[in-house]
Parts: sequence; structure tokens; C-alpha cells
Amino acid sequence: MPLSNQQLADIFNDIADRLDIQGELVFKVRAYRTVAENILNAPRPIADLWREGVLEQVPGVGKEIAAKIDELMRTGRLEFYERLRREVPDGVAAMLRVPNVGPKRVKEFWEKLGITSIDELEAAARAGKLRDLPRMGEKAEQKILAGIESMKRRATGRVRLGDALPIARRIVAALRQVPGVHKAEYAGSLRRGKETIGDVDIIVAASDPEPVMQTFLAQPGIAEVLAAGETKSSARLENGLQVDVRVVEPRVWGTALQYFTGSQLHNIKVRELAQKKGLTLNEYAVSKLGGKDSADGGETFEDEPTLYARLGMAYIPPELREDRGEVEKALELGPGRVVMPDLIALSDLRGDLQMHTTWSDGATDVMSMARAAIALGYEYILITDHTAGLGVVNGLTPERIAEQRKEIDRVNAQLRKEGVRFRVLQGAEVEVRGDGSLDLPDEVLSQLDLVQASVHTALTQPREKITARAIKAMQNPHVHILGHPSGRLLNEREGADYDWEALFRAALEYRVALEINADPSRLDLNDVLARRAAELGCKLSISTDAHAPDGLNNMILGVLVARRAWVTPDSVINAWPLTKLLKWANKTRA
DNA sequence: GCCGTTTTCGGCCCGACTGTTTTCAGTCG
Repeated sequence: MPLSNQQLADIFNDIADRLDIQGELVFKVRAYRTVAENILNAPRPIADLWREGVLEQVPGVGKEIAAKIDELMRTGRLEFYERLRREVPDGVAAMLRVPNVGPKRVKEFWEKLGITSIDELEAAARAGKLRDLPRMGEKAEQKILAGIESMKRRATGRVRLGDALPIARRIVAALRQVPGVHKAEYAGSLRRGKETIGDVDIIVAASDPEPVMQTFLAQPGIAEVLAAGETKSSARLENGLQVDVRVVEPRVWGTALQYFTGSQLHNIKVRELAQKKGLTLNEYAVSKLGGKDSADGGETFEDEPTLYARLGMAYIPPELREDRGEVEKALELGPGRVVMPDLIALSDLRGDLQMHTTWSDGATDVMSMARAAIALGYEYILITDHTAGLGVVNGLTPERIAEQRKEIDRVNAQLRKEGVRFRVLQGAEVEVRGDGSLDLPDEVLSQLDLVQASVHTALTQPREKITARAIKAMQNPHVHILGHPSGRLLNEREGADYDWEALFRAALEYRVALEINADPSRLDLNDVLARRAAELGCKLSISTDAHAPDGLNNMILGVLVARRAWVTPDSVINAWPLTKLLKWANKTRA
């Protein structure tokens, strides 16, 4: 049974945690963490690379780790890991997740006080037993208790992109109003468009940090101030989201924004690169290596492109900064250029290809959705109400599809009369049944402009079965798009266990587009899978799955996923003009 | 444990904040 990339990454992260607690060399620990990250970034299943004997192609995989992966793949076990788990018990490792508790403290708690679980840690802190340890005191105890408390409140440590974005925008807008503020932006994983956000990093350019901090700490919704320094403050909001604000001088905006945007792996790579050029880079400046260390001595940068250029690199859009090959590409292109200059943007999209109306479980009628889409500047939309096979909703039957066509015709006629250049297309989100058949007959499907097929049920079918099922659905010549392919729900439910390589090859062969669903809870396909699909030549669609007019505004979330997937407009079918889209839809399949 | 158009050994990104400290270790990002 081959392990998934996620499973492998989890194991290596766990190894890193336990070695860290044992006091192992930090660089060895980092090697395991880095390899875990690189495995999650890998476009292909590590199991495939293992079969081909090319494991060491994965960055960070050397002889030792390759041997460990091999043992895991062959036997499903890893003796080294089993031993480590015996040496450092699960409860001890779990303590690392408590905020303000790191490997050194876990080791102390465990070895000196015999604490082997978070519950025991909490009891010891309450009893005042931690304060006798070196560099620990009453305040440290309180912080640990607060950390355990906040951990209990939150089911997961990460907040969905779609939830964090509006909050960050609101705070940034407030900080921009503060007198003396030149610029304010959110940075970090949010600026990179990552699907979930650990915390919100906001960076502000202002010569006087004090009023900025005051305004920030007075924001509504702050539950707890975690740190309040001169130039850096942190707070936890009532919904559990942590927000960090950092104030810098305007002349260092470029280096600071780059630094706080990350990712960590990207920054490490850029800084190693700087070192090779005899330079050192921090959030304030680029300086000569070994020279006098201070912001005054170095060169400062007011924007990111000049900074990247100084390091001999092309500019790298934030969404690509994950150490997934972008640094190498930027070096190859050189200063003054841009990595992936034609990366897809929100403005490239001409339509939205998945939305629901009152014909099934949507909130409004066809015209309301059309008007909202027109206001967004689109040229077309595809109405994709659910079919009757998904029992829970007022699904479409062949008869109701015919009725809905009349309404769509009326809407198009009305818009034409108003002189609006816009087209409402009729589609459907057809159910893929457990055996891969569809719940509408072909003669009905053939009357629709575009057909989306989605798997909603039996997502836990074994890999072979569910893969064959989706492929069978795609083989239907009337199917154009596979909707939210994995079926995952962020922070709630894992997606189906597909053989993605097989699925993508089938999509390519049967010329079916794969959706990047922009619903805040889905973002499905994810960035890594979408990148692999696009790399293989698959077509994609980016759609909101809106159930009300406001839902159409979620498109940016799907675009961010697509940008992280290195996607360009030519492979996104709803970035095409209507005529091209319809021509593609009418393809005859051999 | 990984990695190498300066090295197969000796490096490995960089700094803010906090709390417990008379100079810094631990944690975090």
C-alpha cells in the first residue's frame, strides 16, 4: 500500500518534532521539516518516484531519507520511526503544539517533572510547579495556561483563506487611515494566497509606529493582546485568528514586504543565494556579508522588484514564493523580468461556469445572477443547478430542464433588448452515481450548452473504484467539466483518494476540464494538483459555485489557487471568449 | 541530514519579543 504525499510529510514532520525534543542538532531537524514541506509541494506522488527509483530528485531527499522512504513504501513501516515513537511518547510530542512551548521546554517538563501529556502540563502549571525550572516564572506559567486554553477553543490552528481575507482587508484599511502611514498591506501566507492561513501578517510603512500600534490594538474583535512591542504587536481575535502587525520605515518597504511575505522556504533560498553573492539580506536592507551589521550600512529598497533585481533575479509574484522552482526560474530569467508574466489574473476571466439558482438550491433567480455577473464585467455565465440525483435538493428533472431553458431564453432576450452584450448559458451539475453513470440521459445532456459532472456521494470509495468511477463519468461525450474534483471541505473533510495521475490523463484524453472551485470551503482542485493537471495539458475552469449573487465575488479565491498552480489564461476555459468556449464545448469526441 | 561554478567537510536565514535575566535563551515566524 503506497503512502500518500500527505502521509509521508506527516511522518517526517513528526520525526522532526521528536528529534527536536530529544535535543538533536537543529539542522538535522530542519532537514526533516524541509523534506516534509517539499513532499507536500511535489507535483507527483512520491510513490511513483519511488517506483521509478528517482526519489533523490525531490529537493532535500538524500541517501538517508531516500532509504527511509523506501522502507516505508516497501514495508509500510519505518524501524527508525517506531523506535523514536517509543523513545518520545505521543503525549510528550503533543505538548509542542501548545503556543509558547517549544522543544527545549518540552524536554525540561518531561525529564525534570515527568510530564507526559498536555493535561499533565496544565495541571502542573496550575499547581505552580513549572516556575522552579530555569528561565521559567509565574508569567511563563500563565502564558502556557493561556496557550492551552486557546488551543482547546480552536478545532484547527488554521483559518480558511476566504475567512481571513475580509478580516485582513478591514484591518489594513483601518491602518491606512492612520496619519503618517505611507503604505499598509497584508503579507505572509495570506498574500501568497495559501488555502489556509496560520495567522495574518500586516506590514505598515510609517515613520512613527506608535499611532499605528494604538489603532491596531483598538480594533474591534480583539480578544487578547499577545505581544505589544514598539514596532511589532500580536493579537488574537475572538474567532481565534492571530494578527501580527509590524511597522517599518517607508524606505525599507521592499525588503520588509518581501521578508514578511515568505514563504520561509522561499526566503531561506533567496538568502542562501544572496550569501553566494557575498551579500546578506534581512527585512531592512541588503548588506555586504561580514561587513558592519546595521540597517544604515546596507542598501534599502522601496519596492520588491528592485530588491529581486539587486539579487540578480526576476520579480516573483507572491503566489509563487513557495520554493517550488520559482527561485531557479527567476535566476534564469535575470533582473528586470517577471517569472510567469502571463500568470492568470482575475481580470482574465470572462465568465463564471458554476452557479445555482432557485431551480435547485440557490437563493435567487437566473436574472439576478446574470445582473450580478454583468456588474462584475463578465461576458457569460453558466447556470449549473443540481440534478435530481442529489436527493437533498430540489434537483432538476428532464422536464424542469426544458422549463428552465425557457426562462434562460427570456433572460437572454431581455438583456439583448437592453443592449447588454452578455449570454446566459444553460448547464447542470450532474450527479456522478456510485458506478460512474450520470443521473440524466444523454439526450437531455446533449441539449445543454455545457455539462458539469460532480461526485458528491460515496467519497470514501477505495482508490481504484472511485478513480474508475470519475473516469467513466468523463468518458460520457456530453460531459465538459469535472466539478470540485476531490470533494474535500477545508478543515472539515478530506477529499477522495483518487489516482490523480490516472484521472488527469483521462481528463486530457476525453478533453474534460477540471474545475478549481472557488467556494471558500472547497478550493478544489488545490494548488499542487491544479499545477500538475495544467502541466500535463489539462484544461481548467475556475468557478465560484455561487448559491447567491454575492457568492460570485469569491472568484478571487479560485484565481489565487490557480496562480499558485502557475496557471496561464490559455488553459482556463472561462478565460476564453464565448465563441471559443462554445466551439470547444461542441467538440465531437472520437 | 543535506549539499557543493569557491567546499565531499563544514557550513546550514535572520531578527523581534518575552521573561527571567545582569547578558540571554526560548519561541515564533
